[in-house]
Amino acid sequence: MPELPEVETTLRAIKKFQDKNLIDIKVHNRNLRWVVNKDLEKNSRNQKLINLYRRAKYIIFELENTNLLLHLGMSGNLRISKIEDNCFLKHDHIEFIFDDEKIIYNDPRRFGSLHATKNVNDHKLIAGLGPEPLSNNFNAEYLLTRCKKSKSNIKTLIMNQKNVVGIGNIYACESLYLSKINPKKNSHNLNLQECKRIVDSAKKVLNEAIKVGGTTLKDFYSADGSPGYFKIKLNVYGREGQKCKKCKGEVVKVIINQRATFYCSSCQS
DNA sequence: CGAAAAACCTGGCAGC
DNA sequence: TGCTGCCAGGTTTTTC
Repeated sequence: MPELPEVETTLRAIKKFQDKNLIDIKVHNRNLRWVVNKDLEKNSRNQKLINLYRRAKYIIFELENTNLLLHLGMSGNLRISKIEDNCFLKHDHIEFIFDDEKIIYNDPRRFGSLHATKNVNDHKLIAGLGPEPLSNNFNAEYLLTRCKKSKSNIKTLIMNQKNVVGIGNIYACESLYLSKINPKKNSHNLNLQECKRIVDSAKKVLNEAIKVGGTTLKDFYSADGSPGYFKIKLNVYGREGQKCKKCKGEVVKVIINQRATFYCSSCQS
């Protein structure tokens, strides 16, 4: 489910928990992407949630004595529920219990993760991450230097979280479509002007997706229960065999880096 | 070292 | 209906 817009949408839906007291955490299944540390609950309970924010695709709970790093993996989602509500669904793995409401983490594939750490920026999952795509640190000059250092194709490069965070398979395809760059193009051959197009396109696509609440592909729902509406705006993802909306060329599907990749065979050069 | 492939896991769906 | 195989939005680990 989640790339940056979906994580951002999820964050906004639970932002109201900031300044509340985290009474307790209940971990029903510790076997996520990594085993949840057995001391995590003990070190996190009965603390005020000082800040709640996002870095890359991580939702970060800043507590008084520690920070929780939550990643939704490929299939994770959060929902808000009343404390007294004991309606549990299959794959409900974690409950974050506050005064009158709780946040429930559900994740069928268990590719998500939960860590506690004193210093967020030093944590191994955070330390090596590239800039936020919507910040000024992600710009044409920066992208060009990354492209010149790499020998991989441009799609793989922008999906690599060391280069820029938050861009997953869908938004990589959509960003490259908007910038008219072929996803297979060797990053080494890109010039500054092309990098600018990619940067501008990525920001535009991500901002628009956030505005409408993320992409509903299978069943993405924000924590407040509303679906994402971005699907109707996808230009190439999942449109194999259909006509390009701009040039009437054909949208084709190829596999790049073991991931399905969609692009217009005519206007993306 | 960097790049490519495999791995983690479950559910849904197409095809037989 | 039921089985099999394939696919899925992420990211680390292993292999070449």
